[in-house]
Amino acid sequence: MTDKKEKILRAALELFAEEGFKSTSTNKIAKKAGVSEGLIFRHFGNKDGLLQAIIQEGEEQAKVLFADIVMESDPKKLIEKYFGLTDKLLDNPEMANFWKLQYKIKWELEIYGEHKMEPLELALTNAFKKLGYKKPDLEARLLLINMDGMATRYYLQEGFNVKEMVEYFRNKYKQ
Amino acid sequence: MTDKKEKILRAALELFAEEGFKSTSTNKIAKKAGVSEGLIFRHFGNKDGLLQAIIQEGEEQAKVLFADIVMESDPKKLIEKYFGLTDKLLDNPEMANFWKLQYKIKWELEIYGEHKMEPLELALTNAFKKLGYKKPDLEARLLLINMDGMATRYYLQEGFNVKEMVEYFRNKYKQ
Amino acid sequence: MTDKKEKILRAALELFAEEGFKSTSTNKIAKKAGVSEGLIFRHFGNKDGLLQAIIQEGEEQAKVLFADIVMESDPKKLIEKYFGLTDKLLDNPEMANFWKLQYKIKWELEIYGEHKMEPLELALTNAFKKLGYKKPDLEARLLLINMDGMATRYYLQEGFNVKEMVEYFRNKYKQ
Amino acid sequence: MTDKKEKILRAALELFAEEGFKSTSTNKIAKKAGVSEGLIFRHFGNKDGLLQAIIQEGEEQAKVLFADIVMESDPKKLIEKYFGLTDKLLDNPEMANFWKLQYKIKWELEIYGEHKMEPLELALTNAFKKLGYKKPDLEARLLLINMDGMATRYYLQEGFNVKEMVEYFRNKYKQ
DNA sequence: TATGAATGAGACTTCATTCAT
DNA sequence: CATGAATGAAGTCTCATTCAT
Repeated sequence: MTDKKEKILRAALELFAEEGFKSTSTNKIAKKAGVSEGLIFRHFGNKDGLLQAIIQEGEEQAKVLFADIVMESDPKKLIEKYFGLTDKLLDNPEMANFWKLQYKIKWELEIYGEHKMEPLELALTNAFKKLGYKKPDLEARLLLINMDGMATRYYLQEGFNVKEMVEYFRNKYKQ
Repeated sequence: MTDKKEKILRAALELFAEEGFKSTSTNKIAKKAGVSEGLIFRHFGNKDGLLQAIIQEGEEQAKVLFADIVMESDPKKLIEKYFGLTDKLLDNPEMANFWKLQYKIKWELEIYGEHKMEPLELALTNAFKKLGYKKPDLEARLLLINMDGMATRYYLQEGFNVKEMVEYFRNKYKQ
Repeated sequence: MTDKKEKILRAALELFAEEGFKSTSTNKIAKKAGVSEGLIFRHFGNKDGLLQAIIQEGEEQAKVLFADIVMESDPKKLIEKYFGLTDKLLDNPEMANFWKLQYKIKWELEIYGEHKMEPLELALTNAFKKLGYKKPDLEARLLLINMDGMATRYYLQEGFNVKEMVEYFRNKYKQ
Repeated sequence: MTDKKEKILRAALELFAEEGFKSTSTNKIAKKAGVSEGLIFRHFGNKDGLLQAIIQEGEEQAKVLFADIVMESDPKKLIEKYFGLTDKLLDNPEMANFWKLQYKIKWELEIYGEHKMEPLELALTNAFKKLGYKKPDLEARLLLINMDGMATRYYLQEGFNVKEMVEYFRNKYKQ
């Protein structure tokens, strides 16, 4: 990957996450990346191609991130690790941007992309089963749904205290 | 309110909720409403004005809806009523559209609009306090966050079974 | 002439003189006049008709103004009266507006309307002839041309001291 | 400057001078220039930017034109050169258009732009001082005011004989 | 006489995309 | 690989004018 291609990807990620896909013009991206507008099309074909490239890159990072959780065999520890995700996401700004983008395009383009979360959901289901929950699948899904809610607040509600909220929620699973 | 003004509002609500604010052209709205494009601007000044008008209308409906919950003095019943919201929202398609729009523009325009939910949050906090929760404010917020998560799934994940999920979550507060 | 028709004329004169003919919308005129937009068209047919009506009204006032000068038989006094015009124009704001409009539309619509000034030019020519000027017609025209120049400055150059300038010019014809 | 950018400037100058700024649509300019409408905005940002570009170009030409007059140290010759301006302006059609535009926008947008004439006014003032005029500043201004008047006639009154008029006026300063 | 809702043509502008260099 | 001039379709918005009431 050339230097300029990288710069385009980074600029586009930031702008899409900040202002949305439709609202970000290729011109703006080019300017932010310090690159000619035509180059975007040379590298990615069209604006959609650029978006796809960003998503793909992010997914690979996500896989790595999830792998550690999914591989955990101890149910208590697995759930702990799941809650640990939040910290990891918040500490890495590039990651934070990527997840914001995920949600933005979820709503803008109406693609939920559940397959990405499937392994995580299965792992959690299994953990809850081991812990004797009656409806482990629903419990697992509840956790993920909650994460969507937290994300909504974190990204959109100014002054929202995520850490406190996550802590409170996490404690419910600690006994 | 004239007949055509109403038609514009309805058409715009549907289109904004379906395709987003930016992606919906005034031309499309006019065609769907069976009206000249200029009329939109005569009545609402500009596209933003149209959005504001839709939001305002919806908020008035929301107030009525929330009033019944907020006024409830019995904590158990209040929480029950809160969960009952879901059914009400899902049964009225106009309402469902309005809430979808709320979330869409939350993400598209990055306005959270927390003030709308404040009375509900306070009422829930008070209910949990009466029931002896140690951190009633966090518990209340958790419920609302959950609603954001449910909404995300309901509107975006095809085939998501809301009723089952809500039922499962609601049961946690029934004992 | 009805009250509302008058109001339209006055509002339009002011706006046309301030912002130009094309740049003034009938909507703005209606608002300033406190009248429905449709009424403008009922009374004047179309926007051009409104302009014509304003011009006609002003011309009648101009005729009265010029008559006193043109009828003067003493050449020195006639020239004095000509320079006295300036004071009269400056003291009456409605008149000032009308003349500003005259110049504005001269440039906007490229109609000079020389016929309006013809009697004045002839009278001045005759006066200069009596005074023994070799080219009285050119001298007369020079005076009028100068008036155009003064008007340009008076209406467009902020802080321009007309009275001083007119005084200086007038003195050239006093010996 | 690309070929097409030039063509836009030339077409716009002609149209603005002929029909005024507001009355000339960008569509018309594009067609006259044989160019897509969008290109205007790529090069000049917006319609105002286009106007500014035209004005700036013209001012640079004006500076050159004025320099020769302003640098003259002999007062008689300086005044002669000032009157010689007229011929120069009339002979170059591009220049004539530019000055017409100047007057048009003076009236349409109400910007006098006196700074442009200041050096000329100062030079004339100085010349008249040398020649022993009692109020050289007013005399200088009178000359410029006259020029505004001449321009008004030249551009707007069909059949107006400028050369004759200028000749007559100029002779007043020859003895 | 008077209103104001409604229209349709056309204004300015944005933008993804193409292409010669 | 890289640029940036150029395009054309589509977008938001303005405005003179019409018409039912």
